Amino acid sequence: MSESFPNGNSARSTRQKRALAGALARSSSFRSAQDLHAELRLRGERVGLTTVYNQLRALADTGELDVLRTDEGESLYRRCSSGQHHHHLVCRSCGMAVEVEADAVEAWAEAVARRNGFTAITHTVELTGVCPNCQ
Amino acid sequence: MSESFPNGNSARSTRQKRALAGALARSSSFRSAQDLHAELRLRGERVGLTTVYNQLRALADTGELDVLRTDEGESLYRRCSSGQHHHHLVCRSCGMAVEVEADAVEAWAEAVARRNGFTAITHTVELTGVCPNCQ
DNA sequence: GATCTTATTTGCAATGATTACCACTATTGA
DNA sequence: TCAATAGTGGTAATCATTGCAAATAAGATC
Ligand SMILES: [Mn+2]
Ligand SMILES: [Mn+2]
Ligand SMILES: [Zn+2]
Ligand SMILES: [Zn+2]
Repeated sequence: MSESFPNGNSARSTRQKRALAGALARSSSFRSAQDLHAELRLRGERVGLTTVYNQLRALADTGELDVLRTDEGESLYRRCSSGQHHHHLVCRSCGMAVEVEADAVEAWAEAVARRNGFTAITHTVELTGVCPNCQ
Repeated sequence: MSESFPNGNSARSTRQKRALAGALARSSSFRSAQDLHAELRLRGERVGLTTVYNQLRALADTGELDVLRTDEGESLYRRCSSGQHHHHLVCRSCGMAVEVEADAVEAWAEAVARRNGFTAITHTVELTGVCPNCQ
Protein backbone atom coordinates (compact mmCIF):
# COMPACT_ATOMS: atom_id res chain seq x y z
CA MET A 1 0.00 0.00 0.00
CA SER A 2 1.51 3.23 -1.16
CA GLU A 3 -1.12 5.93 -1.07
CA SER A 4 0.76 8.94 -2.25
CA PHE A 5 -0.91 11.64 -0.21
CA PRO A 6 -3.70 10.33 2.01
CA ASN A 7 -4.42 13.67 3.57
CA GLY A 8 -4.39 15.62 0.37
CA ASN A 9 -1.01 17.16 0.99
CA SER A 10 1.44 17.98 -1.75
CA ALA A 11 3.12 20.98 -3.36
CA ARG A 12 4.96 21.10 -6.61
CA SER A 13 7.77 23.45 -7.36
CA THR A 14 6.95 25.44 -10.46
CA ARG A 15 8.62 28.20 -12.39
CA GLN A 16 5.63 30.46 -11.68
CA LYS A 17 5.67 29.90 -7.94
CA ARG A 18 9.38 30.63 -7.78
CA ALA A 19 9.02 33.79 -9.80
CA LEU A 20 6.25 35.10 -7.56
CA ALA A 21 8.13 34.13 -4.41
CA GLY A 22 11.12 36.07 -5.73
CA ALA A 23 9.08 39.18 -6.38
CA LEU A 24 7.63 39.02 -2.89
CA ALA A 25 10.99 38.36 -1.30
CA ARG A 26 12.68 41.41 -2.77
CA SER A 27 9.89 43.77 -1.79
CA SER A 28 9.16 45.24 1.62
CA SER A 29 5.97 46.88 0.42
CA PHE A 30 2.40 45.71 0.32
CA ARG A 31 1.69 44.90 -3.31
CA SER A 32 -1.45 44.14 -5.24
CA ALA A 33 -1.92 41.11 -7.47
CA GLN A 34 -2.04 43.34 -10.53
CA ASP A 35 1.09 45.11 -9.41
CA LEU A 36 3.05 41.92 -8.85
CA HIS A 37 1.84 40.50 -12.14
CA ALA A 38 3.02 43.62 -13.95
CA GLU A 39 6.46 43.32 -12.39
CA LEU A 40 6.79 39.71 -13.42
CA ARG A 41 5.90 40.60 -16.98
CA LEU A 42 8.51 43.35 -17.02
CA ARG A 43 11.09 40.87 -15.84
CA GLY A 44 10.20 38.65 -18.75
CA GLU A 45 8.64 36.01 -16.51
CA ARG A 46 5.63 34.52 -18.19
CA VAL A 47 2.97 34.05 -15.49
CA GLY A 48 -0.78 34.24 -15.88
CA LEU A 49 -2.72 36.81 -13.89
CA THR A 50 -5.05 34.09 -12.68
CA THR A 51 -2.06 32.18 -11.37
CA VAL A 52 -0.86 35.20 -9.44
CA TYR A 53 -4.28 35.54 -7.85
CA ASN A 54 -4.45 31.84 -7.06
CA GLN A 55 -1.04 31.72 -5.47
CA LEU A 56 -1.47 34.88 -3.44
CA ARG A 57 -4.72 33.58 -2.04
CA ALA A 58 -3.14 30.21 -1.24
CA LEU A 59 -0.13 31.78 0.44
CA ALA A 60 -2.36 34.10 2.45
CA ASP A 61 -4.51 31.18 3.56
CA THR A 62 -1.53 29.33 4.97
CA GLY A 63 -0.37 32.46 6.73
CA GLU A 64 2.78 32.84 4.63
CA LEU A 65 1.59 36.23 3.46
CA ASP A 66 -0.06 39.10 5.26
CA VAL A 67 -3.00 40.78 3.59
CA LEU A 68 -4.62 44.15 3.96
CA ARG A 69 -7.27 45.90 1.95
CA THR A 70 -7.11 49.44 0.67
CA ASP A 71 -9.99 51.83 1.05
CA GLU A 72 -10.79 51.07 -2.57
CA GLY A 73 -11.18 47.40 -1.72
CA GLU A 74 -8.00 46.17 -3.35
CA SER A 75 -6.07 43.40 -1.58
CA LEU A 76 -2.39 43.98 -0.90
CA TYR A 77 0.08 41.26 0.00
CA ARG A 78 3.41 41.17 1.77
CA ARG A 79 5.78 38.54 3.12
CA CYS A 80 6.34 39.47 6.72
CA SER A 81 9.48 38.53 8.60
CA SER A 82 7.70 37.86 11.83
CA GLY A 83 5.50 34.81 12.05
CA GLN A 84 4.11 36.25 15.25
CA HIS A 85 0.90 38.22 15.48
CA HIS A 86 1.60 41.83 14.66
CA HIS A 87 0.26 44.92 12.95
CA HIS A 88 1.54 47.40 10.38
CA LEU A 89 2.49 51.00 9.92
CA VAL A 90 2.06 51.45 6.18
CA CYS A 91 3.06 54.28 3.88
CA ARG A 92 0.04 55.26 1.84
CA SER A 93 2.32 56.54 -0.90
CA CYS A 94 4.78 53.71 -1.59
CA GLY A 95 3.28 50.87 0.42
CA MET A 96 6.41 50.42 2.52
CA ALA A 97 5.51 48.79 5.82
CA VAL A 98 6.93 48.51 9.29
CA GLU A 99 5.85 45.65 11.50
CA VAL A 100 4.78 46.74 14.95
CA GLU A 101 3.73 44.88 18.04
CA ALA A 102 1.08 46.19 20.38
CA ASP A 103 0.65 44.17 23.50
CA ALA A 104 -1.20 47.04 25.14
CA VAL A 105 -3.70 47.16 22.28
CA GLU A 106 -4.17 43.41 22.38
CA ALA A 107 -5.05 43.59 26.04
CA TRP A 108 -7.36 46.55 25.53
CA ALA A 109 -9.24 44.82 22.71
CA GLU A 110 -9.70 41.71 24.78
CA ALA A 111 -10.94 43.67 27.76
CA VAL A 112 -13.41 45.82 25.83
CA ALA A 113 -14.90 42.85 24.05
CA ARG A 114 -15.27 40.81 27.20
CA ARG A 115 -16.78 43.71 29.09
CA ASN A 116 -19.54 43.86 26.47
CA GLY A 117 -20.18 40.14 26.48
CA PHE A 118 -18.79 39.52 23.00
CA THR A 119 -17.07 36.25 22.12
CA ALA A 120 -14.97 34.94 19.24
CA ILE A 121 -13.20 38.24 19.10
CA THR A 122 -10.88 39.39 16.35
CA HIS A 123 -9.41 42.80 15.79
CA THR A 124 -8.08 44.96 13.02
CA VAL A 125 -5.45 47.55 13.78
CA GLU A 126 -3.65 49.31 10.95
CA LEU A 127 -1.69 52.54 10.97
CA THR A 128 -1.31 54.55 7.78
CA GLY A 129 0.83 57.56 7.07
CA VAL A 130 3.58 58.93 4.86
CA CYS A 131 7.02 57.43 5.36
CA PRO A 132 10.19 59.53 5.70
CA ASN A 133 11.23 58.84 2.10
CA CYS A 134 7.93 59.95 0.65
CA GLN A 135 7.60 63.31 2.39
CA MET B 1 -26.39 90.77 -4.97
CA SER B 2 -28.28 87.59 -4.32
CA GLU B 3 -26.14 84.72 -5.51
CA SER B 4 -28.09 81.73 -4.41
CA PHE B 5 -25.28 79.40 -3.44
CA PRO B 6 -21.81 80.74 -4.31
CA ASN B 7 -20.01 77.84 -2.67
CA GLY B 8 -22.28 75.17 -4.03
CA ASN B 9 -24.17 74.60 -0.82
CA SER B 10 -27.75 73.49 -0.68
CA ALA B 11 -29.91 70.55 0.34
CA ARG B 12 -33.45 69.76 -0.61
CA SER B 13 -35.80 67.70 1.46
CA THR B 14 -37.09 64.74 -0.49
CA ARG B 15 -39.28 61.77 0.24
CA GLN B 16 -36.36 59.45 -0.53
CA LYS B 17 -33.94 61.15 1.82
CA ARG B 18 -36.46 61.06 4.62
CA ALA B 19 -37.17 57.39 4.07
CA LEU B 20 -33.50 56.48 4.16
CA ALA B 21 -32.87 58.67 7.19
CA GLY B 22 -35.70 56.88 8.93
CA ALA B 23 -34.31 53.44 8.19
CA LEU B 24 -30.91 54.49 9.48
CA ALA B 25 -32.37 56.10 12.57
CA ARG B 26 -34.25 53.03 13.71
CA SER B 27 -31.27 50.70 13.29
CA SER B 28 -28.27 50.28 15.57
CA SER B 29 -26.57 47.92 13.18
CA PHE B 30 -24.17 48.49 10.34
CA ARG B 31 -26.18 47.97 7.18
CA SER B 32 -25.29 47.61 3.53
CA ALA B 33 -26.79 49.70 0.75
CA GLN B 34 -28.52 46.63 -0.65
CA ASP B 35 -29.84 45.75 2.78
CA LEU B 36 -31.24 49.21 3.40
CA HIS B 37 -32.75 49.34 -0.06
CA ALA B 38 -34.47 46.01 0.55
CA GLU B 39 -35.96 47.28 3.79
CA LEU B 40 -37.30 50.40 2.13
CA ARG B 41 -38.96 48.29 -0.55
CA LEU B 42 -40.57 46.09 2.08
CA ARG B 43 -41.94 49.16 3.78
CA GLY B 44 -43.48 50.19 0.52
CA GLU B 45 -41.17 53.15 0.11
CA ARG B 46 -40.27 53.58 -3.53
CA VAL B 47 -36.59 54.50 -3.64
CA GLY B 48 -34.08 53.64 -6.34
CA LEU B 49 -31.03 51.58 -5.46
CA THR B 50 -28.84 54.21 -7.11
CA THR B 51 -30.35 56.84 -4.87
CA VAL B 52 -29.59 54.78 -1.79
CA TYR B 53 -25.97 54.46 -2.90
CA ASN B 54 -25.73 58.16 -3.70
CA GLN B 55 -27.16 59.25 -0.39
CA LEU B 56 -25.12 56.86 1.71
CA ARG B 57 -21.96 58.06 0.04
CA ALA B 58 -22.94 61.70 0.52
CA LEU B 59 -23.83 61.19 4.17
CA ALA B 60 -20.59 59.33 4.80
CA ASP B 61 -18.59 62.10 3.14
CA THR B 62 -20.04 64.72 5.46
CA GLY B 63 -19.36 62.50 8.44
CA GLU B 64 -23.01 61.95 9.25
CA LEU B 65 -22.54 58.23 8.80
CA ASP B 66 -19.79 55.86 9.82
CA VAL B 67 -18.58 53.34 7.30
CA LEU B 68 -16.75 50.08 7.56
CA ARG B 69 -15.99 47.40 5.02
CA THR B 70 -16.55 43.70 5.43
CA ASP B 71 -13.91 41.16 4.52
CA GLU B 72 -15.86 40.61 1.33
CA GLY B 73 -15.45 44.26 0.43
CA GLU B 74 -18.99 45.37 1.09
CA SER B 75 -19.52 48.81 2.66
CA LEU B 76 -21.69 49.00 5.76
CA TYR B 77 -23.20 52.20 7.12
CA ARG B 78 -24.47 53.31 10.49
CA ARG B 79 -25.58 56.54 12.09
CA CYS B 80 -23.49 56.90 15.21
CA SER B 81 -24.67 58.81 18.22
CA SER B 82 -21.30 60.23 19.02
CA GLY B 83 -19.89 62.87 16.74
CA GLN B 84 -16.59 62.33 18.45
CA HIS B 85 -13.83 60.11 17.13
CA HIS B 86 -14.46 56.55 18.21
CA HIS B 87 -14.24 52.93 17.15
CA HIS B 88 -16.58 49.95 17.06
CA LEU B 89 -17.16 46.57 18.54
CA VAL B 90 -19.27 44.90 15.88
CA CYS B 91 -21.22 41.64 15.89
CA ARG B 92 -20.24 39.69 12.81
CA SER B 93 -23.57 37.93 12.90
CA CYS B 94 -26.18 40.68 13.18
CA GLY B 95 -24.09 43.81 12.62
CA MET B 96 -25.04 45.30 15.97
CA ALA B 97 -22.37 47.74 17.08
CA VAL B 98 -21.14 49.30 20.26
CA GLU B 99 -19.21 52.54 20.13
CA VAL B 100 -15.99 52.47 22.10
CA GLU B 101 -13.40 55.06 22.89
CA ALA B 102 -9.76 54.22 23.21
CA ASP B 103 -7.59 57.05 24.39
CA ALA B 104 -4.80 54.62 25.16
CA VAL B 105 -4.87 53.29 21.63
CA GLU B 106 -4.91 56.79 20.18
CA ALA B 107 -1.79 57.66 22.12
CA TRP B 108 -0.09 54.43 21.16
CA ALA B 109 -0.80 54.94 17.46
CA GLU B 110 0.53 58.45 17.57
CA ALA B 111 3.68 57.41 19.38
CA VAL B 112 4.47 54.48 17.10
CA ALA B 113 4.01 56.51 13.96
CA ARG B 114 6.12 59.40 15.22
CA ARG B 115 8.87 57.09 16.39
CA ASN B 116 9.14 55.78 12.82
CA GLY B 117 9.14 59.20 11.23
CA PHE B 118 5.71 58.85 9.61
CA THR B 119 3.45 61.86 9.14
CA ALA B 120 -0.18 62.42 8.16
CA ILE B 121 -1.16 59.48 10.31
CA THR B 122 -4.53 57.81 10.33
CA HIS B 123 -5.52 54.59 12.00
CA THR B 124 -8.06 51.85 11.69
CA VAL B 125 -9.19 49.97 14.79
CA GLU B 126 -12.16 47.66 14.62
CA LEU B 127 -13.20 44.90 16.97
CA THR B 128 -15.35 42.05 15.71
CA GLY B 129 -17.04 39.27 17.61
CA VAL B 130 -20.37 37.67 18.39
CA CYS B 131 -22.74 39.68 20.54
CA PRO B 132 -24.61 38.23 23.54
CA ASN B 133 -27.86 37.91 21.59
CA CYS B 134 -26.28 35.95 18.78
CA GLN B 135 -24.45 33.31 20.80
C1' DG C 1 13.61 7.00 -20.21
C1' DA C 2 8.69 6.00 -20.62
C1' DT C 3 4.31 6.41 -18.37
C1' DC C 4 0.83 7.84 -15.29
C1' DT C 5 -1.49 10.62 -11.80
C1' DT C 6 -3.06 14.91 -10.77
C1' DA C 7 -1.36 19.46 -9.04
C1' DT C 8 -0.94 23.76 -11.55
C1' DT C 9 -1.50 26.82 -14.93
C1' DT C 10 -4.26 29.99 -17.65
C1' DG C 11 -7.41 32.20 -21.00
C1' DC C 12 -11.95 33.54 -20.79
C1' DA C 13 -16.47 33.97 -19.02
C1' DA C 14 -19.04 35.12 -14.86
C1' DT C 15 -19.77 37.77 -10.43
C1' DG C 16 -21.13 41.45 -7.70
C1' DA C 17 -20.78 45.64 -5.50
C1' DT C 18 -20.30 50.19 -6.84
C1' DT C 19 -20.13 54.09 -10.11
C1' DA C 20 -20.93 56.77 -14.46
C1' DC C 21 -24.38 58.56 -17.48
C1' DC C 22 -27.98 61.42 -18.23
C1' DA C 23 -32.76 62.20 -19.28
C1' DC C 24 -36.45 63.12 -16.29
C1' DT C 25 -38.67 64.86 -11.93
C1' DA C 26 -39.66 67.70 -8.15
C1' DT C 27 -38.12 71.19 -4.57
C1' DT C 28 -37.58 75.83 -3.43
C1' DG C 29 -36.83 80.68 -3.89
C1' DA C 30 -38.61 84.55 -6.28
C1' DT D 1 -46.82 80.47 -11.38
C1' DC D 2 -42.18 79.64 -12.97
C1' DA D 3 -37.48 79.11 -13.70
C1' DA D 4 -33.12 77.16 -11.91
C1' DT D 5 -31.12 73.14 -10.62
C1' DA D 6 -30.73 69.53 -6.78
C1' DG D 7 -32.12 65.06 -6.75
C1' DT D 8 -33.80 60.70 -8.74
C1' DG D 9 -33.21 56.27 -10.80
C1' DG D 10 -33.02 52.99 -14.89
C1' DT D 11 -29.33 51.18 -17.38
C1' DA D 12 -24.73 50.57 -18.96
C1' DA D 13 -19.98 50.40 -17.59
C1' DT D 14 -16.17 49.50 -14.18
C1' DC D 15 -13.04 46.56 -12.02
C1' DA D 16 -10.98 43.48 -8.85
C1' DT D 17 -11.64 38.90 -8.13
C1' DT D 18 -13.38 34.18 -8.87
C1' DG D 19 -15.34 30.02 -11.49
C1' DC D 20 -14.46 26.91 -15.04
C1' DA D 21 -12.57 23.52 -17.93
C1' DA D 22 -9.15 22.28 -20.98
C1' DA D 23 -4.07 22.09 -21.50
C1' DT D 24 0.38 21.58 -19.22
C1' DA D 25 3.92 19.67 -16.55
C1' DA D 26 5.87 18.15 -11.71
C1' DG D 27 7.45 13.99 -9.82
C1' DA D 28 6.37 9.27 -8.31
C1' DT D 29 6.52 4.71 -10.21
C1' DC D 30 7.81 1.32 -13.36
MN1 LIG E 1 -3.24 42.62 17.45
MN1 LIG F 1 -8.98 56.05 17.24
ZN1 LIG G 1 6.58 55.81 1.36
ZN1 LIG H 1 -25.32 39.91 17.05
